[in-house]
Amino acid sequence: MPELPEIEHLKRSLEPFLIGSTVVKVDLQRRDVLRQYGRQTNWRAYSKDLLAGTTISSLCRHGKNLALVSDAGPVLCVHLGMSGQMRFSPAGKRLSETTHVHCLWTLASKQGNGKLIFRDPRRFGGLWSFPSIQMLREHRWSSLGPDALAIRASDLAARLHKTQRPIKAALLEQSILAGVGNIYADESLFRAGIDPRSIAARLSKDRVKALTRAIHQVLGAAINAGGSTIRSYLDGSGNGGSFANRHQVYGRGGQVCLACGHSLEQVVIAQRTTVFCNHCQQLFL
DNA sequence: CCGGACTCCTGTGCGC
DNA sequence: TGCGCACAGGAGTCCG
Repeated sequence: MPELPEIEHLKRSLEPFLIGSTVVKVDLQRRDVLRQYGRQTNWRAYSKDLLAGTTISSLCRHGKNLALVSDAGPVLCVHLGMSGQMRFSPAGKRLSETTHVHCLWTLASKQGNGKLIFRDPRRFGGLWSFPSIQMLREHRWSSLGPDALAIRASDLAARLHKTQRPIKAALLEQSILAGVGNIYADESLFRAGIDPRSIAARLSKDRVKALTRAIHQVLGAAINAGGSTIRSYLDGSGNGGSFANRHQVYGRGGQVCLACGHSLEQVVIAQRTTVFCNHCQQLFL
């Protein structure tokens, strides 16, 4: 499932095709994937909200959110949820995926024309339109914590200090920290040597420092590897990532710990499967 | 206000 | 080999 590294890699893989491209045509196949800011239902205006007639000037990411910013002002915020994909395909080349395509953009640029699709079989994702990047930041991204790649240990410590929930649940909470999901929460906690059941507020400053470092390292390595291809994640050109090969704990419940050889534990925290090593990860209550 | 539980949805993979 | 069911989970919402 796409988390911060997958979105960052997607952003980088789409930028060469999208930046400077003009949106010639928009085809919204499923209306309910689009949420229009400040409107209940104005389907006549949806093509403008989907950037029709504008030129894409930049791509912007915060946590797992990706924004397409147009030169005319309007922005479109994409969230992939569990199974979402954004895929660009140059003109003449057929798109391999045709099912569950909810929105299709026809793009034109000096480099050549092409089509961009948003597909999302499970439909946990969606598209959010805003009149400007400022409005997106004020009305949607304001409820998110700092981006996980940029957060400082002192800031994370202050935020974790306020909750009595297990650290695993706190890391999944986007209002505390934006971008970490189930895979990288487990991987970061393993690398930091912290039991996921530990109470967030009980972690010392030094432990949070180690955790912050682990988060930055894990996310950075995953970005460089092109993300983790779990189930359906593919980048903007349809390529998978290789970081799944380097998962130490995620998806390895019952198998041996790669560090100590003990059997990895699997529990459920905040309704999410959680894998950890009882021997390598210390519990703080 | 906080934390826990439920809900949405469909492809995948396992057991019989 | 094929069928059917449990499971996967991001995040909004609701409830105690």
